[in-house]
Parts: sequence; structure tokens; C-alpha cells
Amino acid sequence: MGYDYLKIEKKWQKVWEENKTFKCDTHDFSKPKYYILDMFPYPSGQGLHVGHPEGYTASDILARMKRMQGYNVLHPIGWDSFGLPAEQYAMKTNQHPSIITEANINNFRRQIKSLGFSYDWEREFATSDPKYYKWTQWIFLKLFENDLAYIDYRPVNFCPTLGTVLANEEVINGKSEVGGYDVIRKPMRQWLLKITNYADKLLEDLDSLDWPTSTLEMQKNWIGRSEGAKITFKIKDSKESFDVFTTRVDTLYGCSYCVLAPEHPLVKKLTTKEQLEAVNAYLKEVESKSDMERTELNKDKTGVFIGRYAINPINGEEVPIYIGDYVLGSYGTGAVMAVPAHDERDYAFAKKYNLPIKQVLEGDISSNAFTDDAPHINSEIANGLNIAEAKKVILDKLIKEGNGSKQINYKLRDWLFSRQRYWGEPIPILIKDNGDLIPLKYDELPLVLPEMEEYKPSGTGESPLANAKKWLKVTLTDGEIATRETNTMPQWAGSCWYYIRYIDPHNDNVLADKKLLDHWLPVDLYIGGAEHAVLHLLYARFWHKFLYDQGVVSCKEPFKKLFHQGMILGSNGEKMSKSRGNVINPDDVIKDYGADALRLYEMFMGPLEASLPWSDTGLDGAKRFLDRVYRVYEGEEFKKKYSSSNDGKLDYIYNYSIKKISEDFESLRFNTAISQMMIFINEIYKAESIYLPYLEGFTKALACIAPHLGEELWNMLGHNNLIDYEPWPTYDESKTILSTIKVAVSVNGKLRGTLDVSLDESEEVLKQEALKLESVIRQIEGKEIKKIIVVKNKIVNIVAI
RNA sequence: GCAGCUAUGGCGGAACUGGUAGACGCGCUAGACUUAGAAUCUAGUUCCGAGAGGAGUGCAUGUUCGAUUCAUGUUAGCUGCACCA
Repeated sequence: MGYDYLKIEKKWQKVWEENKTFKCDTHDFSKPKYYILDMFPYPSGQGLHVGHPEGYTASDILARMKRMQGYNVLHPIGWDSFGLPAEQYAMKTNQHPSIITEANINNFRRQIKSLGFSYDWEREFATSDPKYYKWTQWIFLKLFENDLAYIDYRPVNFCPTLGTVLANEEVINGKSEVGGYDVIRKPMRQWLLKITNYADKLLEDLDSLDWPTSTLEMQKNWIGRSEGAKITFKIKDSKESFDVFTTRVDTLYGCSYCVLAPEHPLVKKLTTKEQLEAVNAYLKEVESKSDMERTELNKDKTGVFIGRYAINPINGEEVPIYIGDYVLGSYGTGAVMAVPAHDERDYAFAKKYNLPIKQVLEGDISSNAFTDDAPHINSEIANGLNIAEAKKVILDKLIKEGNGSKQINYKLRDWLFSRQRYWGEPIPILIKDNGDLIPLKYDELPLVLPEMEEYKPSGTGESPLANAKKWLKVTLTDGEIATRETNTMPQWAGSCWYYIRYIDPHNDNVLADKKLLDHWLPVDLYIGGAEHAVLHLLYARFWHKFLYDQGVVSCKEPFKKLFHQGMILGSNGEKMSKSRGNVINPDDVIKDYGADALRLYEMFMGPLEASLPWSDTGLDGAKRFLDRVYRVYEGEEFKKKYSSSNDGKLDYIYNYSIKKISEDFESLRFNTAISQMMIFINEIYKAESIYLPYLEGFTKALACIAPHLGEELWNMLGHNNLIDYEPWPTYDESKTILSTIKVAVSVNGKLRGTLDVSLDESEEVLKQEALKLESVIRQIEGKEIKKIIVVKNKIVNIVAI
């Protein structure tokens, strides 16, 4: 028989709710602050899955411990409620997305509350609430004012199935991140945000963050800074010239041709009559390729000669100009100098089209390009120099002669910020017939989504909002008619700044009070999945840096420490999914085992960052431990042993346990903290006398993980108050070490026995005692002792041959 | 291809800055309690071996008195990026 978790959990949830136990007074600056944030959920129709409680429990444990440690803890939750699934469901059922979203939020709220998280529910908001997105639009207007939001017609990722464009970050191997549908490149009218203006800052400040290395690496790669040179090539028999970008300016003498991207503006101007047909055919072929095909054909380089020659500025050599789609129009200058001897791509292209390969570094180029460092050859001024030296010499000459300059490029592209969807923040811009853009005035916000009959995208790339006839047209003060922007913002917009709004969620005058922001930012600990490493986590940093420049926030980075929880897999080790039939529903677990058991189990499974398989028997074990704990507080045989005087026998295990638990909580190693709690309880079961203050201290630690039971046990110990703001248990460092310890004795590195000695026993005694051990004597018989190594309190190793 | 991470019993995992590998839990075995079962409690449980002992942290080599821990190489898996000049 276990404890009555259903009754207990309901009871304390009600008490917390009625007392507003976890309400945070953000105006109270008297205590140190601790802002701990979960990545807020998208309230899907499926409800919570067991992965949600993993991260949420981790943050809740920290929040609860910090509260007991005297911090003023801000621990909020809300809803990332704009998004495609609600809109698609709306189309199917012909309900308004807001109704669907509300129902989903209600279900999520119920589920999250049933897990006993200590959120301050008075700060709850949804990104689809006009009161919230008023400020998302406000930030957009600020971006627009500062020339960081602009319209462009360049080719973008368009997904015909979803009926909308997607950001680069949302396209994976030519397929949409959501749903995995084909994505094609198509020139369309789009809003973009100039995230590239912040490329340097976004890169530099990564060094100041306490984030997982893998995420830092991913962001670094995504930003993709590379240092090199811009070189100008003049064109033979023409006034035109073009620039190339290269990181290997040292190989300039080895340039044997140049390649322009198919979309390079000079292609049409320069192509000769003789080559026109071939070039046009090639352009047509390239255009018909989808992104998918372009990446699949990765290795097969294609291109065509345009009939012209460029002049290599370093030596005046004439080299042919090609176009080829292995050169990207959107990176660097959209043109490259080709050095086939020392670049693999150029090598492949040169081999295919039989172009000259000119070696300028010593090395073997018989079957592959040589890309390592070596002395230069055939390079006049750079002969004999290594890469770094040659770069300098050649670039200096180019700069002196006005043919080149230092150049830094980034892989990062501007952020495609518009979507042809209904269920997103409307972009607060008016467009006049002449194309002029008129931002709404700040007091006209929020621009609320109009009611619609139909949410379907037209499929041609026009947003559903184009059908909202009354909403669409606006008469300006001068009588002129303007049209509203019909694109909406992407889902990432709302999540870019929600951590700011939590600090002051009901403010109608500003997005949040400056004084409060200065006190509460940055977020001290941010917990969420790794899948947002280059999406949300990069976008949010960008907006934060912009808001910093605007003087809205006073710190450069939003999230000081970041932690990614792993994934919970099905019991077969595969990803949980309906089709695999291995999905665990948290509602069922709570019903059958209780929220506390679920929380404990998920924290005990293994390291928080690891992806681990679900185990029903493991969950049994977690529940069994809670029952075992409960018996200590409920069972008469245990109560008889309660004592207010300390016999000292539990000193070590208690003090060591509190120390270990405190440290492990702090570093989010909950599995080992729980293991220590189990060891402590095992000792309690053996104890003749239970010193009450120790049991109280344990109760507080347990209450962080199993809060309902913790509250109940605290009550059972005779306390009438709540445990949540009780002071965190302290420990006596001197009692975390045993006075008698075991020292290992080994011969030639192999363990042969142990010695029971007092702490800090002298080396001489250890040595002598070790040599007395029977198992040691047996091993060294007939051998000569070469050396004896003694490490105090640890080991004696006898080297004998 | 490039970058990052991971590899330990039947299973999930533990092991601090190199010092008794396998904590804790699951599973399994035995015992106690019970008419019986469930639950609970107690003990055992890396492998081979009766024992002495031997082997053992993906694989190989090395550094060291001593390596799960450090170095080099290698294999497998996971994640991300992927023609970025």
C-alpha cells in the first residue's frame, strides 16, 4: 500500500493556488534575484508529452531550492500560441484559431498545474493575445525605423504545400522543418530583418555565455565568419569589372579561370553572342532545379563559358569567365577566382571541363587538390613563403595597386520575416499605391487580426489576410487610400522577447518597466530543448541586442546560462511517436503513480542532458522510493525512534548528503542527488535513533523534487506552515568526512586488500600495515620491493619485481 | 566531407583535479512475514573459477608506480552544418 498521492497532490495544489504561494514580487529588490525560465510551450492539440515535464521539473527544483536559499525567484510560464497547427486545424474544422488555441491552452494549463510546478501564474500570457503582440509590433516598428526591416524581392524558400515562405533556418536539406515538404526557390516580395548587421556582435558575445559547447559551436558555424580578401578582376575589352572573395589570396598566381554565380548581375551584360544560347540554356536548367536537387548534385559541378576573359590583377594573365551554380549568388560577391590546384571544388570543375591546373604550392596534385600548408612556387613575389606569409605579401601588393582589400564575410543571411499565414502577428505597415511604406503610429497598436471566414492561403503566395476586404483598406488623413501589409510575422517573433515581458506582464505603457528590467535581466538559467539552437536562440539574441542599442535593456545578452534537457525516448529506445505506439501520456502516469513519482522518475533516469528510454519498472522504482520515504513519517516503528537529541550516528550521512544534494542541484545533476537521498533513507531504515532536525532537512531537499509529498511530510512532522520558504538545510563541513577510512593496498597496481585506518594516518604507518597484509605477503614473496608509493587517505602501491 | 558529442554489468546509469570500477535504481536469486499471494523487510548479484586467483570500462598503442579518467590513432553511433570560395 502506497501513500494516497491523489488526495495529497490535489490538496496542496489547492493550498498553493489559494495562497498564491509562488507569486513573485518583482518590485522587492531587498533579496538577491534569481530568474529561472523554461522555454514556453506551443500549446498543441495533443497536449503535454512526457518530455515537457523533464525540463520543467529541473527548473522547478532549482526555483524551489533558490527560494529556500533566500532568493527572490522569478519563475514564470506562458504560451507560444501563434503557429501553423492551430491554423491548419482551423481550416479543417472551420473554427477560429483563437478558439482552438484557447482550448489547447486550457488543457496545457490543467496538465502543467497537475504537476505541481511553482510558477507565478499571475504572469501567464499568450503571444497571440493582442495585449502582448501590441509590443511585438512595437518592436517591429522600432526595427523598421532603424532600417533593420526592409522589403526585398530576392529568391526565397517557398513551400507550396504549406503555402508560405520559410526562413533559411526552417529549411532542412531542401525540405520544410515542419512536415518535411518540398521547398522551392522563388523570387517573392518579402520582409527581411537585417540580422547580418549584428553578425559580429552575435559572434563575439558568445564567449561570455555559459551555454552548452555544442550550441555555441552551432551558432558560430551558422554565423560563419570568415576572413579573407576582396579582389577586383577587370574584364578584357570591357569597362566592367567584378570582385571575388577568397580566403586564399596567397594562391592568386594559380588562378586559371573565374566563376560567377548564375544570378550574378554581370552575366547578362557580358555574355558574348556566340555563347548566348549556351548560357541561356544553362540558366534555364539551373532555375528548374529545386533546392533539393541542387544539394543532391553536390559533387557534380556544372557550368558554361560566357565568352569573356578576366585579367588577373597580380600578373595580368587572361583567364576565362564561367558561370556555374556551385558558386552561390547569396554569399560573398557571388563570384570566385578558381585555383584548381588548391581547392577541391575548383579541381573537380577544372577536371570536368579540361581547364588548366596551375600549381602554386609544393605538394601532390595528381589526383586531388592540395590544400595543406607548404612553400609557394610559381608565385614570383611569394615563392618560398608559407600560406600566412604569402597572404600578407600578395594582399599588400593588391591593396597598394588598388586591386583588393581585406574582407570579412558571414554565412549568416538576413532573416526572412514574413509568412503568408493568418495566425500570426500582423505587420503594422501600410502601403500606398506608389509603393511608399507608412508605419502605423505607436498609439495605433495593437493592429488586431481581423475576423475571417476563410483561413486558407491562396497558394499563389498571398496571405489569407488579403481576403479581409474591410480591414485591408485604410483611408489616410490626407484622404489617400492605403493597403495594409497582408503578411504576418513568423512564429519566432513572439518568442524573441517573452522573457522580457514576464518581468512586467501587465504594463500597458511600455513593454516593461526599465527599472525592473535592469534588476531582473539577464535570465539566470534558461532550460529548453536543443532543437532551437540556431532558431529561437539566435533570433532572441538578435532582438535583445537591438533592444540594448535602443536603451530598452541594459545587458548585452538575454540568457546567461542555458541548459538543454535530453529527449525521453520510448521504452524501445526509439523516438516516441503515435505511429510507433510507444507514447506515454503524462495524464495516465499522474493518475497511476502521482505527479511526484513522475517528477522523481524523470530526474532519476540519468543525466538531464541525455536522451534516455522510458522504463515502466523504473517508474515503479521511483514510486517505491516515495512510499519508502512516507513510511518513515507515518510508521509507528519509525516514529518511536524520533529524537530531539543527536546520538551522532547519522552525522556523517546527513551532512554529506546535504552537501552532495546542494551541489548536485546547483549543477543540475539530479540523478546523483536522488541517489544520495536514497542512500540517506536506507541509513534511516537502519538507524536506532532518528534525529529530528536531520529528518526535517531531508524533507526540504525532497520537497524540491516531490513538492506535494514534501509539503505533506512537513505537515506530518507537526509544522503548520508551508515548507516552500523554509531556510535551506545547512551542513557542517567537518562532519562530511569519516574519521576512519579504508585505504586500498595494491601490488604492482593490482588491488590486494584494504586497511581500516584513521583519517590522515601517517605514510610510515600505512606502509608498515600494508606490508603486514597476508594477501600482500603472498604476492611479494621472493620478489624485490623496488618502491612503495603512499597516497594519504587513498592508496598504498607496492612495486615489486 | 566538416564540426561537436558519446561508447562502462542483463538494463538506466555512478566514479571528485589519474588512486578500491560498477554508487543508486531496475531486473534477478535467496530468506523473513503470510493459509497463500501482493505489498514490505533483510541479504546477495560484473564475468570465469569450488578456492587461490584471473579477466574486465568499443578497439590499438603510448605516458605513469597506478588510466573509465591523459595523449595519439582507429571503429561504431548520435546531433548539427553541408558547394560559404
